[in-house]
Amino acid sequence: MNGESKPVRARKPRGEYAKSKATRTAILDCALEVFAESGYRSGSLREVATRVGMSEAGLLHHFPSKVKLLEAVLDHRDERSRAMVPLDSPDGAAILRGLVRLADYNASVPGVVELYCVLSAEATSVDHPAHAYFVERYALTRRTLEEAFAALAGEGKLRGGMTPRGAAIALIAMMDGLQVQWLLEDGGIDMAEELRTLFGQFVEIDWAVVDSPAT
Amino acid sequence: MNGESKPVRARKPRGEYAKSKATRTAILDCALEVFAESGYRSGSLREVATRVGMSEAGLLHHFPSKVKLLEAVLDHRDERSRAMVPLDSPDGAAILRGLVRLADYNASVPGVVELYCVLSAEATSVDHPAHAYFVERYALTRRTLEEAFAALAGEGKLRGGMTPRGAAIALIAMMDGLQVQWLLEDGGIDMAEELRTLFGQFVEIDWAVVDSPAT
DNA sequence: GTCTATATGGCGATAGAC
DNA sequence: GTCTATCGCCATATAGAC
Repeated sequence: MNGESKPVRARKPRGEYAKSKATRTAILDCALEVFAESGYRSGSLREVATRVGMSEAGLLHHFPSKVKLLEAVLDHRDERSRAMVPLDSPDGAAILRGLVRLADYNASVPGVVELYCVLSAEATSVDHPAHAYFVERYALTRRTLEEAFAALAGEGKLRGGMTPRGAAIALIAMMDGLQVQWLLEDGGIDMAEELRTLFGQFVEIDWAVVDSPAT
Repeated sequence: MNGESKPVRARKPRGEYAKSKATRTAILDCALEVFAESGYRSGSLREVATRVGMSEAGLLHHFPSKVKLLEAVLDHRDERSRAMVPLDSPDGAAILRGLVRLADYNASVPGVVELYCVLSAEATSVDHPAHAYFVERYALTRRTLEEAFAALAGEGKLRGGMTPRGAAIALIAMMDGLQVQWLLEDGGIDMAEELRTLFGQFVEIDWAVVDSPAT
């Protein structure tokens, strides 16, 4: 889209837009930290504002309420992790390799791990602002993985005794559970390695394949 | 200890002790509910007191601070679940059967599941009052299960590719992760059944054996 | 053992100046 | 776009009467 060679004049020629965007990003980064450390309910706007280096009122100018801020944080992070795993690929093995790759990447961003770990537990309450988000997210992930395992079963690569649905549930459970141990153990376990050995128990897969990145 | 046939006179002949104990138990039950629904940090003494049917000051007469109340709740629940799993048994298979039994029992007490799920995530923060509790609890559980799997490996019942340590980590992760899904799905998955099929993938075990209860 | 009253402080959000 | 000031509420914990 827009293949002209000459740069089009921006709609907002003033530098304020860029600055505002940078401020928003700074806020989202700090909010992620705070929600990760204390959860949504106990994390405070005051703490976020302090870390950003502005007042609470200033912060609320960019995100009109605490709930809106949470939604923005979740959206912000979703974009990044979606790019790591080819969830729409017909190749089941590629999806599994993507998940191991994601686990490896996650180990480099403990804040994000903590965020999802704490929020998914907190959001099991039906009255939590992110409850619907997590219910939908889990349902979608499980459905996608079930299809991936069904494809692998069609190729005769799923070991006896495992159903596609059971494998999908187990895989998600493992990823979540490993994160809790990893956080409590302060990185003392290797999430990606544990995932690989476990997957190897119920599916035949060649880990050496390198998938082309989705970008 | 104390084998006399005649009942010994109680140290506190008055009925107040029994009443006080009942009050303590009522408080602990309500506190478990509140901490399960909102976590420790967001759960309030006010809410606990309301559910018990007494004032905040009255509650604080029995538990002098919020932290002490949390510790009492955790201790209270630990006794019950310890009785379900023969963690000190030399029979590895019996331990695994006990864990499946525990998962089945847990499905009947969603409040307890929620409590541990929410608290274990919240307590990954080093400054959380229950941080040390959970670190120790996980270390102990992993060590115990590692020994159980090592025993099974000695009998040639551990499938190739799984180490005792890897199996222990995977097992704990699965139990934790299944609870999150179970809570979010409102009981839509069968935790015990999922555990059984997963265990079957890396260990040879006869589920039909009924272990004698520890009582 | 339980209460009311209160101290002290953090919270989310708004109003309005600059 | 950012600030100060403020509102109204909820939190934990204590003091002291009954």
